[in-house]
Amino acid sequence: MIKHLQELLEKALEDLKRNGEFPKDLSPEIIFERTKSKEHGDFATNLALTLAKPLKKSPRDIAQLLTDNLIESLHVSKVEVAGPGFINFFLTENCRRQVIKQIIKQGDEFGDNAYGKNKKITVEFVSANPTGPLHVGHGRGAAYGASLSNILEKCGYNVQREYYVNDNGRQMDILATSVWLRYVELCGQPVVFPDNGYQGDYIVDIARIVRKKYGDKFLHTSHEIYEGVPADEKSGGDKETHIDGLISNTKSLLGKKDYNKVFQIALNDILSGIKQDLSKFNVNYDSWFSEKLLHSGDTVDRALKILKDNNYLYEKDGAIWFMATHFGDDLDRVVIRENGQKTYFASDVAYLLNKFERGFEGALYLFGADHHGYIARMKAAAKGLGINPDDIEIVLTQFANLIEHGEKVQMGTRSGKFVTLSQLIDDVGVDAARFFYVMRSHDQHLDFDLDLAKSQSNENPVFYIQYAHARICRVFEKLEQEALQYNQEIGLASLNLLDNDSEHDLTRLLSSYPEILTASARTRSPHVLANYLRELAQSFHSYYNEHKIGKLDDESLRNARLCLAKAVKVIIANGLKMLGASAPESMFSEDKD
RNA sequence: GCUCUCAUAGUUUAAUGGAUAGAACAUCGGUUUGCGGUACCGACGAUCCAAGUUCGAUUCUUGGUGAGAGCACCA
Repeated sequence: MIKHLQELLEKALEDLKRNGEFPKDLSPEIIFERTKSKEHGDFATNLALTLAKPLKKSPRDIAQLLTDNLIESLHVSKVEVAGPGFINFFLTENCRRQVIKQIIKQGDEFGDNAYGKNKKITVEFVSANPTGPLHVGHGRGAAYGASLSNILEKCGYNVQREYYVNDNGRQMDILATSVWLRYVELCGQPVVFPDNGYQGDYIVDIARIVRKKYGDKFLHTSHEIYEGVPADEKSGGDKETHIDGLISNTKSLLGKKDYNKVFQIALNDILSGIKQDLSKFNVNYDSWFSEKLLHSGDTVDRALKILKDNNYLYEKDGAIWFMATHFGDDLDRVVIRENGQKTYFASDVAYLLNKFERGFEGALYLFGADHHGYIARMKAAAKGLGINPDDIEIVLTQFANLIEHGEKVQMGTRSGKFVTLSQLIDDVGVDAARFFYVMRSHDQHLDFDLDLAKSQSNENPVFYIQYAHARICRVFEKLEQEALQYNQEIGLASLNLLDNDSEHDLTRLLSSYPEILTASARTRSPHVLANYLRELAQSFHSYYNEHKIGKLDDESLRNARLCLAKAVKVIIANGLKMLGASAPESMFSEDKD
């Protein structure tokens, strides 16, 4: 439709150029936007405002000239100049109502568009270290990433959802060592648990699994365990060197083979827990990418070689550095440490290379706000590798606070008091959790109100939207009791009867759905969709209250209204699905406690 | 100290550089016995401060103020 309007204006411009009103070399970009208020018609363009300066004429005069030279269109009922010089286009009612037919015909395919041009992209999100269960802090990234991926897919991107499993670094050694120490404890040998070890109870659970499988096979004396280990923080030493000493002893005491057994049990247990939690949260991945693969293959070496061949590496203090400052980063970054170990950043560079080697045309990274330092670093890495930095995009999500009884829920891994994602889902349900996490802009701090999420009232936006859906289902159900029928043919043929304000409003909202999707995709903002659904639900509730829909004797009007309701239902269901929430047929559920 | 993100009604917040800054909650006042009142309608009420760019700024630039975060041969 926008295209059609552009053509109309294009023609008017040509005519004005031909009769000398406008200079011949004028070829402005014609931008149409959907109007915010219906008094301004359906679409508006600011063309006259942008032409004011080059033409040295008042915007209103230009707008008037343009409208006077417009040719008639079947779809346009009225064109007017308004405000400072906007040209507002009013579509014919007939044209507006076509969307209802379209929605009913296309169902969940309505809104599909080619905005993304089938670009093959990888969306990486959550990627929490497999050293413990996911907590509510990861929830926002998970909900955001999953919803955004769905929207991008809808908008014509070829999306792969990926989770990067950091199964290679020192943190994993700390995990394995923590598990082993708990295991030693379980065998009856007392240990002083390190300050920097993983404190959670889940570590003991994993140790139990190890013991069940291997008995006391891995047991060693405390003399052996602590031999040559520097003092821990609580004994006045340094917790880092202390745990490094413990790791090193653990490795040599168990030997590579047995150490790996403990390591694998810990990794598998935690990773499968993470997978379970995410799947329970309706968050599904196409790929779980292991960091180890980068090392066991030659990707890390090749990535470093590329940097080296491009002369972006140098040696200092026995370490190998990447000249990140050359590409705008604050600091140069170490890729190989003095002790010969490759840094985590080296893996990141390799992973980036790997993504593009796998044929992705774009890499989208979704990070928490605490990772903002990564942006410059990753862009620098891309430049160093010869990858266009514009092909990688890093989006940050701000933190979420949990609010309970009006108070912020205090959390911290140290205090040991943190709410897991799984607990949250059990507490408020998947639908509310998914929706609440994305209903605010991702670059805005989010207050997650637990009480509101649990409440079953109109104050709860998820509930409110779902209720609109259930209400429509109920209307259709109720028809049978009234011995009335829904006849879609008659309804679609009678759409011209939808002529009151509420019906116009609803129709208008429905037709903006595809643009909501592309706007959502373009700005990486699922909350735009969330807000839209609320608005649509509100508009429907209002309509429902004012007008009868199903219980009508007039067959034509009844079916026309039912078609409208059905279209609303389709959109709500589609939208909720994309945000990872369900669209229930009824709000009364027997199995609810 | 340096860097990044954010700042809008009492509260939580929305707004591709555009028209009268849009909602929800709270507060106050209403709803013809109804296809589910788990709903609807109305009122009150806001762009942190100061310059600049622009025909036009909540939006862009600069400087303040305030909040959060990041600044390792850690992951």
